[in-house]
Amino acid sequence: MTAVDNARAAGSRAQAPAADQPADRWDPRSVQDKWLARWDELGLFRASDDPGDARPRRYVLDMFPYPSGDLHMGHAEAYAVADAIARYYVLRGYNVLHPIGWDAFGLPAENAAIRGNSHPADWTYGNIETQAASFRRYATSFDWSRRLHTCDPEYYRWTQWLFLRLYERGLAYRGDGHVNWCPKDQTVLANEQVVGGRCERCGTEVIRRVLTQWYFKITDYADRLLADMTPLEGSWPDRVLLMQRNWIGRSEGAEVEFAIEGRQDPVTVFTTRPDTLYGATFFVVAADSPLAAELCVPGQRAEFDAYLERVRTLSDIERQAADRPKTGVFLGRHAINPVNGERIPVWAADYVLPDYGTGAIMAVPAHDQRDLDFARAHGLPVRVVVETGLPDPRQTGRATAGDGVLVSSGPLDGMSKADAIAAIIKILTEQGKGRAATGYRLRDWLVSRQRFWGAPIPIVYCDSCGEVPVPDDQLPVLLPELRGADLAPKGVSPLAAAAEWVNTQCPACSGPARRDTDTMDTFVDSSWYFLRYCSPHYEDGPFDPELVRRWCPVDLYVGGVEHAILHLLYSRFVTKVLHDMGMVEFTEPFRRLINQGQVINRGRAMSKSLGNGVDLGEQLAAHGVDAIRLTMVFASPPEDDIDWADVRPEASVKFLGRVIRIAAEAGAAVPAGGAPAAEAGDRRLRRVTHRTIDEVTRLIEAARLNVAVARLMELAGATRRAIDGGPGAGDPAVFEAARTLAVLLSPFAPYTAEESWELLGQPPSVAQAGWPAADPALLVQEQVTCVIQVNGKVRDRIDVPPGIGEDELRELALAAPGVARALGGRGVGAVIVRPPKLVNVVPAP
RNA sequence: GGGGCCGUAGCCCAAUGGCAGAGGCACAGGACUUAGGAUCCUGCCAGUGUGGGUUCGACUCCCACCGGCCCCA
Repeated sequence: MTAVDNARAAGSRAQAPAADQPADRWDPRSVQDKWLARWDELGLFRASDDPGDARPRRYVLDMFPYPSGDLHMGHAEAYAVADAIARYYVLRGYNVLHPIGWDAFGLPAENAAIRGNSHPADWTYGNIETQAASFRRYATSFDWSRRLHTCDPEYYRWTQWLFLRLYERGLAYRGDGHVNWCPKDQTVLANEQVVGGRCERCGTEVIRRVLTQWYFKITDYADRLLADMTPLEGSWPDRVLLMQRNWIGRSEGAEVEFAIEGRQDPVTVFTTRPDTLYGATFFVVAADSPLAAELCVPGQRAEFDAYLERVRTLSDIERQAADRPKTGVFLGRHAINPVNGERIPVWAADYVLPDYGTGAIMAVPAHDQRDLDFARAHGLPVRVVVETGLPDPRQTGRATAGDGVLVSSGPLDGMSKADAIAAIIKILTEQGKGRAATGYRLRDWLVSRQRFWGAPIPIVYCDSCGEVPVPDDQLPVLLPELRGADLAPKGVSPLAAAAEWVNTQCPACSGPARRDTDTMDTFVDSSWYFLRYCSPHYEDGPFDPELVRRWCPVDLYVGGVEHAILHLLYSRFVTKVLHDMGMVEFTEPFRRLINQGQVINRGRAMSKSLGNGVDLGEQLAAHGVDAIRLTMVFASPPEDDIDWADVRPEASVKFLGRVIRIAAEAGAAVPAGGAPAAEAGDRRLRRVTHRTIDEVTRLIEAARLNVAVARLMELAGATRRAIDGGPGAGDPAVFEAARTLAVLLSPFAPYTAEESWELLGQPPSVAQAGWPAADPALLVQEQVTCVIQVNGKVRDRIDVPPGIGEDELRELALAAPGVARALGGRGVGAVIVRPPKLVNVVPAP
């Protein structure tokens, strides 16, 4: 039985195609089961850990999925891209590590468990099995033996181990802070998980709360996270690097100490514009900071308390909106400007955030828009200290933030912004009232979550010993058995209610102690999983250092741009920590990054509310795996979105059919003694074949998969013409072309390629066929068409040998009839000669 | 408001500063055929968002504007 479905034979019964009888529509679905079974027998795609394996290694990684139901269209695109590249390297003879696993902790499982009165593991592992089956059918070339799930105790044991290492190094600490609280999920969120003031997961407006939580000190690594991005330029998308840089938000400036009347210690502020210090006309502290409450004089207390009450009801969205009125209250006190001794009023306001910098700022209304808005709202003075040439902010209401000449600034007068910054820092430093400082937007990583389905934080609290880390040999700290309503959000972690679990023995003194009841942010789980794949069953540590040394860093990482900040930043941070611990040699985990685009429909992201969802299962059932994979890579460059309304999987089906028919006809025409040497074949077709090998190779290396597929379509077209109107199906060049087509197509459409391979009489599997090498002799053209321009316009063209010299080409070009015609009697001025493809004749003036 | 990316045919997309078109869709016509929604072939449409600049030559580099998207406010 073969693959070609003959519609004439009623239904989908397959029938052998004959070379003289064109086959009907190919159904790529017809061979899927057959090859799935054979592939299993062949055991392809197992990465070799054998140190004696001399093949070069490649680590190709997809961002692992979250098991929310079955795979969807977005997965289909991402995994089609990475799988094509992984299969390409296998064919090139590399020892390829292409693993799969699941990011399996997280809230949806917990919510499902509450709804279904079950355990989150039931939902999680059920979905994982569904997705695993879909992945297998999708013909992904994973090494299934390395499969991992972050919710397995064997995995989260090492996530906890990682926490303890950070703890030992002072990089995990417990602190009070204004945290982002999602009222719906009843848990805190990392800064990175708050998008536009809303919970990244559920879209609920986030509120602020003060809580004691665990943090990872990622800010210690801010400079290294910035600096180590430079070598990634060109290998990571520019926008991802830009987003990370913006997120870290390094800014140069100064700390300035302001004495406060009636307070012992001065208050330090950070500013990027110390040059404008003479223009500071008031001082603002965050209304909800402890400092504001402290500084408020009794006479203003009532007004302040009322204001604070209002601020606390505001969400971050409302609070940070740029165009809302600037509210605040005078605290009845004054600060002293350190450079001129001026008394300036201290206000509390909500436009200053309590945990940014020191929660206090010097306000320079002339040169900062928000300060100016505030000054105008409350009748505070505005003093211009930088003459920018723009209209006076007092008149226009627009602050002048640019460069200019310093005025009304004592010793700084006449200086430029840059000179003034240097000068004032020197002055402040000498007087001990300030210093150069670097500010970061990046905050420490808040990792505590008041939820159940995560890795428990391996810390216990003992009345006599305090905070005690769980010893390594007692890991993992297993989750207790909770299910259904036990998991419902109640503001504290569900773990807190599991008394038997919470109450434990102090590892230090054996006295009674309590476990930390929070679990870790799931981004901790995913910050190191790529290391675990190198040795997923290793029991003496999170990974076998020798295997990590061999496989890592990841050569190619493929995933959505939605992880441009969170996951990638955390993974980079953890890698650097492990490097500092001497556990890995490298400092960056991912050599090259590709962000595949989204699959959208009719111009919008797919969503239930829009009713524009496209079901992957239905698409696969309708068109087959190969056609969907091919459509995904052919539709656009990998990084662009694909609008499903713009693509036709039927077109892919049609192309796959052309390939199969070519293979069938070429295979049937092979003489009994086997295929003759390609050298004897039609030279024109051979040139096309070898040029295609050369180009497709380069295009896949450059991840330009859509263009690579277009080249394969060209080769199919040329082969078809050679069969029908050229030397015929029996020509050795046709066999060579068909064979090449099968191999080059196999990274994109494995089933069809395998079937073609078989029709050509080749032994399975095409995945073991090896990548063909282009014959350089066939890449050289005998004649090249040279374009002859006059004044940049094409006026003639001549055929020349590719190696033609400049002088010879100039002569030939000037003799071309089209040139004389276009010159119309004018003399020849300059002649630009670019052998062998172009000559441009510029007429004399 | 600041920063960044992108505008090529009816549509999706190609084009080391060198002939604007590789590939696909859609459409039209033809061949084959009892038939065609199969297959094969052929054709069709833009001068590259707009306006400047650099250059012998600009889709490509620079500036401004328009439109769309992303990040940060």
